[in-house]
Amino acid sequence: MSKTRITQKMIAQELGITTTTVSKALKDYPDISSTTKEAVKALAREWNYLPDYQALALRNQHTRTLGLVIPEIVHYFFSNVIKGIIKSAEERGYQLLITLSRNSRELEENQLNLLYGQRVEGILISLANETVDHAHLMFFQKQEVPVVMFDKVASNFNCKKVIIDDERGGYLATKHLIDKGCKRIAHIRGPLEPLNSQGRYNGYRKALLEHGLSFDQQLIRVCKNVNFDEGFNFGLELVDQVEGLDGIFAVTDQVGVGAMKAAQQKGYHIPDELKVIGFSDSQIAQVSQPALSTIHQPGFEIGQTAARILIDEIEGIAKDIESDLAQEYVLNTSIIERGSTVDGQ
Amino acid sequence: MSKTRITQKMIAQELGITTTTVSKALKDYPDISSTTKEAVKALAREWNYLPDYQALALRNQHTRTLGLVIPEIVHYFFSNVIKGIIKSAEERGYQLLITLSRNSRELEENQLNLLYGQRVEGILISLANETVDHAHLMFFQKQEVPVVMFDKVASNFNCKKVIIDDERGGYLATKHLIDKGCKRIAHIRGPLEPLNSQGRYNGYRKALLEHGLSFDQQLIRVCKNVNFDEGFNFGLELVDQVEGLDGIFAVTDQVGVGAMKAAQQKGYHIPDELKVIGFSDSQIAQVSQPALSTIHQPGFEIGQTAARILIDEIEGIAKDIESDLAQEYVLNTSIIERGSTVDGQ
DNA sequence: TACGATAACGATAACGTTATCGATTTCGTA
DNA sequence: TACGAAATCGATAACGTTATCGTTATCGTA
Repeated sequence: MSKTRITQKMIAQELGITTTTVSKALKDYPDISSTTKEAVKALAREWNYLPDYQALALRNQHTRTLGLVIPEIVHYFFSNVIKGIIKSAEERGYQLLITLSRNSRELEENQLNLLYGQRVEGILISLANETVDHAHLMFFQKQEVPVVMFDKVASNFNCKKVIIDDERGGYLATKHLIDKGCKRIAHIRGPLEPLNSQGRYNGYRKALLEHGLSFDQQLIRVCKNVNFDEGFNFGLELVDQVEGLDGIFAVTDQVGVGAMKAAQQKGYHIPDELKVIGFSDSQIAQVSQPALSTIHQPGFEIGQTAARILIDEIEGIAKDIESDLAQEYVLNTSIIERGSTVDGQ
Repeated sequence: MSKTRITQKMIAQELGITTTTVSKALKDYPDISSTTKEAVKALAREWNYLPDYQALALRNQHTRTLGLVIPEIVHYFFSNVIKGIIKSAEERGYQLLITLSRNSRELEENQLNLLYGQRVEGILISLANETVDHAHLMFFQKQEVPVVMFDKVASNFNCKKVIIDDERGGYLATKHLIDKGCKRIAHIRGPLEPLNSQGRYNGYRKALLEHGLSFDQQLIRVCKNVNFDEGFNFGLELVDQVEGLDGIFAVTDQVGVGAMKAAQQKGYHIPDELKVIGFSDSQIAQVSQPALSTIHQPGFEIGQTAARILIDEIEGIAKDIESDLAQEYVLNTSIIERGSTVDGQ
């Protein structure tokens, strides 16, 4: 029928009343007669009237929109995070604008500016690897737009953070290998900067120390891209260069499966001769042969929690807004034992 | 510093001029003196002025925002599609609102209405499995908001569509099995309604016919949820019930790996005794043991293309807008041969 | 000196919506 | 009959921005 958007004005003209009355009728104000209300509502239905949130945002000064900035989307973990965010957002009537930083500090800032222009009421962000300063985020806080960080967070920025206990995860993974009898355990770690890889690395060292195993720098490899190929190459290196190697803890499942495949290619039997454990519980860990033991990283819950506390803050529900103690929400990790470390699984 | 959003009005007040002049100065209108321009720009920079896109949208009647509706996000394919969409959108200066239908027709309609309220200028949609009628989408077309479908498309809805040639993909997969010597090939197909599974199924039948193999209903299984577990269960069924089974073509990689694992558990050697091929080229296919042969489905390109032609249509660049011939954009699939069908890979 | 041309800026309206207040009508009751 | 209360509706302004048109000031030229 109509080719243009239906507005309250059109309904008002058709019925010979004003937009004020239309607005009130649609919102069931008590000072509108039921006759008028029904006429307005009937016509609104017939013409498929839908409110213009853009205009409402301008008028009410809130958009009910959240902005999300993540490094990448093609990633099982981030997909799950997004799903969790959308769930919380939907429940509270918020929408989500998704942008990618591609791990570039510059692009990250651009995306944040765009989101600010869209008047998002809060920011959810997992930092780019490059990002070390946070002027672009400070700006949001000055404007009283709350920021919640998750996964890749900054220790020197004052906002709520949703993370997992990477150190505990790294500890659990390493301890599991030790419990299964490993004596010489390598760690293929992530880049030096991100807190995640630092945490996992620290957990690894802690577990070694606590169980009387000495730390050896030769057992450490540092990833740049953190992918399958790097895991494969470091796997080849390790089995070649390290005598008595009987365990590998990899910073992610991709890297872990890569390393495992390399060892298998070199004739190692997993888990008899070498045990491997990853981190994240991605799909890839379920279907490798043998399936990869790993640390479960609850992406969905992280997203859900992050969005929930962000909306709480937006709506002023947050109670501990001043309390530094409540700034970090640490979600539980757990170990998943599979064939790469346990026989007969 | 400031706790409230900086507007042109504030800059105008500070400088003792009007918002009109501020607006013109920022946009380099010729009728503003360079003195004024510089003063305005300097203050705008100092105060971190950023335009309010919400207000601009109201004023200019366009939001430069696209709406996306997909059934699920935790899916390697859709993640890639989104990445492609974001790339095209970014290049043309558009933003993206992402919503999930969770394969429910009702939720799909709700999300579309929300997007309409946000005044998106175009819709990208992969239909929910449930969706058979399209009244909710007709509405957008009546409002002259262009719709582009991808992946899960409807044959009886007149809009541009970006798809892969599922029938050709199914044909390629099946022919590959035949070429490798398979005589009795089962097909674990998707649900009956979606065009994708229909296409793959038809390709399967076509390949059988063309190569002198008879079609046998006993070799067909129909998935409901299209996941690993279903693949596993149907895999068990098939190796138990079908005599002489030597090939399985699965509608997705998840299902394919499931079936393969079931067969392996029953003692079958892959690919010697049984060859399995999947569809989509997901991550899971790369890391299964053996790696799964599959049909490459270019998610990134699909997203990129869909967003590009949608924006073309929005901006009136589309040339063949009347031509039914140009309504379907069919992207190429290709076969990826791996260890599940070829020895020594 | 006076005229028109040009330069520089401002007033207004409009996008769609709604809170606030003001205006009008209707009705019951004294 | 008249008064006030209640019921019903409308005018206005505002959110931030900018296109359109109008206004004023400045200058060169005849």
